[in-house]
Amino acid sequence: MSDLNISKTSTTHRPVTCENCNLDNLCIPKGLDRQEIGEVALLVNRNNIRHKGEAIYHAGSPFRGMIALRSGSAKLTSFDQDGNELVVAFILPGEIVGFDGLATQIHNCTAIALETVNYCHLPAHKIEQLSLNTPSLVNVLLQRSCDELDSQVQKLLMSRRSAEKRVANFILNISERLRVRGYSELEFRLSMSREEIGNHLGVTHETVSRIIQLFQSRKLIEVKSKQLRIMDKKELFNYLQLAH
Amino acid sequence: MSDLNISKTSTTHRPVTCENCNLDNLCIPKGLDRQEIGEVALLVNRNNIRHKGEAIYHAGSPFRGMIALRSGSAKLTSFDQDGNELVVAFILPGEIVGFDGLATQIHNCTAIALETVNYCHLPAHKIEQLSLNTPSLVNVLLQRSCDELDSQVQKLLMSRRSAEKRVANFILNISERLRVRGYSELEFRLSMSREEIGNHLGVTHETVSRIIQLFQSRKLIEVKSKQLRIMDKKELFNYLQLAH
DNA sequence: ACATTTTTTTGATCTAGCTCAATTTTCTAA
DNA sequence: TTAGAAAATTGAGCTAGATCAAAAAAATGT
Repeated sequence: MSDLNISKTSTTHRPVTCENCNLDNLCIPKGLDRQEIGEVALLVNRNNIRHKGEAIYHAGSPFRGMIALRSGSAKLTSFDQDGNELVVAFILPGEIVGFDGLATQIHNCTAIALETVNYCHLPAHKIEQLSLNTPSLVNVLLQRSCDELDSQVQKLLMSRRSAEKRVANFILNISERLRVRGYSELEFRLSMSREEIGNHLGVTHETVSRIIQLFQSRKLIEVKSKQLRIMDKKELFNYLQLAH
Repeated sequence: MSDLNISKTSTTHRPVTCENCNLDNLCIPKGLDRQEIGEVALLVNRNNIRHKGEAIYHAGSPFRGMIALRSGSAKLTSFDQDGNELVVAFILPGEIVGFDGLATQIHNCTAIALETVNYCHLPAHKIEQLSLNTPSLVNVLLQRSCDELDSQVQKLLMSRRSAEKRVANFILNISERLRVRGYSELEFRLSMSREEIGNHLGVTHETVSRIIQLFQSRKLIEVKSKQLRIMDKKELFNYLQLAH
């Protein structure tokens, strides 16, 4: 497990495929057996790049397939009828997007790179093909999509709580997701803007900024621009339990 | 199509199975071929009853399987760490619940009857069994679960708008879902309390009540206790487009 | 390195919707 | 049918977070 971080920062000479990818335990192949992973591996396009602000797919366009971020992060957005953006989710390295096109075969959301991202792509037409000789793939996708549904419920619960709690939870949520994927859980870069955080949480960017300053003044976190360090995780966590 | 309503109100002598169920085009079998429906039909438990306030399944308990309401409606709720209830969704006749247990095999939510309900039940252990000889079932479930995900995004978008718009949208949403299932879209019973509506929409029951009165005073709807009639659907719909 | 733009911070006010409180209406069970 | 309980309505403040505004800091391109 200790080579996880190494392989994450250094480039190996052998091309990375699903079989030797350090994401294998988190990515689509999770739950598939050796042979099945091989079949998926054959159909995945690797090493796709998008730069900051570029779209990986657009709402309204035909389902592109499933996307796994290998590095960099992205935002998943939707637009209401007046064109107001809604940040539905942030996608961190190692995470998967694309479910928003799976049901209707038309993307419901737009995925935009928040910084340069490198991603793997399992194209839509190959998913059908795969599901014939690798039926458990569909099971895996179903699993993932229900996972997403569960986390939506958590978001809904959180959306009823105070702005302070939403921000505290947001920081802890990013931290946890990075930890699971082998990154530092206490120090990381918030690659999204205050505006995007606020939009996602349902508060204004001014409120996000004020709360971040408040947490800093209480020595819960330390922030230098987009770089964030959690100083008192326990206390930050306690925040969520308190009344109000 | 005209016999749809008849079969909905009268009881047929032949027992209703998936093959002759009037929900077949909305329920789990949708997307399956004749033979596959037959296989599902063999495994479904029909005619389960729950009375008002009784749970169909509980959060924390093992995945029961998928549930299709044949009559009556239910609420899907979750609880935060302080035991506060969150109404995640309302389930109308003809709709399906259970996805909240599919990923982890433990229910994430509690489903409670809002009035006497009659439901079909595809038990969890039979889903696995089915997915072996009826692989497209998993595809269908995946489809449904992604549909749910899409509608979650719509809910999130709505949750950013004013309380008035949320209530207007709620009424139109229930209306549309009833219409799709062959019920009257303009006159129906809101079987949930104002408290439950408010909880679901993220406003207090007082606010729900005030807004319902407002809509009534503007001749958009007519309300007698739980019975609701939409008088000016077009105008109610316009409400959603307006600024604010 | 510097000029321009974008993002973030901070302050001062305002308001939608909450809370608290008091009736009134509807539901429920004997 | 009726008493008691639960739900809904209506009114009157109150407050968390929005909005507006202006300065400071950071990012970006040349």
